[in-house]
Amino acid sequence: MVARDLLGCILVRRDGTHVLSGRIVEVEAYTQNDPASHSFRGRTPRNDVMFQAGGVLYVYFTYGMHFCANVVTGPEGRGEAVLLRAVEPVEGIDVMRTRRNRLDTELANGPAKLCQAFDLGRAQNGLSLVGPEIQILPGRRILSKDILRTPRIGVTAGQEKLWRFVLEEKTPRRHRGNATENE
DNA sequence: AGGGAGATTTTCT
DNA sequence: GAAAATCTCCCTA
Repeated sequence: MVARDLLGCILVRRDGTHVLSGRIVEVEAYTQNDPASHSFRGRTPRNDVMFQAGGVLYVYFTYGMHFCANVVTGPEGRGEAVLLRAVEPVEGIDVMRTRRNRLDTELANGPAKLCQAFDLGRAQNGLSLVGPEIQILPGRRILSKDILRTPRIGVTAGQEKLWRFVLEEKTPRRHRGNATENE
């Protein structure tokens, strides 16, 4: 599964003025035969990008006020993607502070927060992840024992699938959701 | 520190 | 017309 491989990778965002980056620490997988997925009921104008060949960014608008970003992972026509739920800010933290106006632990620890910090919106839907604006680079090697699997957040269907992956290293970082906190 | 409710609009039934 | 891959504020302990 591609979702696990994205954990620990570095999300890089260039907007002409700044370079932002963050280490991916939480993701969720969505496939076409999955009732919780936008692609479950077929291709529509909204989820069209999700059905494109992998390597592009699928950004959708939800709850009337938020954006969420996915990495499209399937071949053309299959409707597979991995939702980027949280990153640990690495570069451009000052810019993220300005955009988020929150504590440092709250800069990008949720899918919509991440989009606000990295300025991902409609304009970035369908962008190539190999292009200059957005890239995903390999990060430091991670251990599979540090990966926690849980049900996905905010979905009503498909709760039995443990398709949320959280990178839980000894680094004391706060995350949303029901991850086990040993502290 | 943790839980509950409101915000707000696109999308599909 | 209802639900939505969520966040923030405000309340209580």
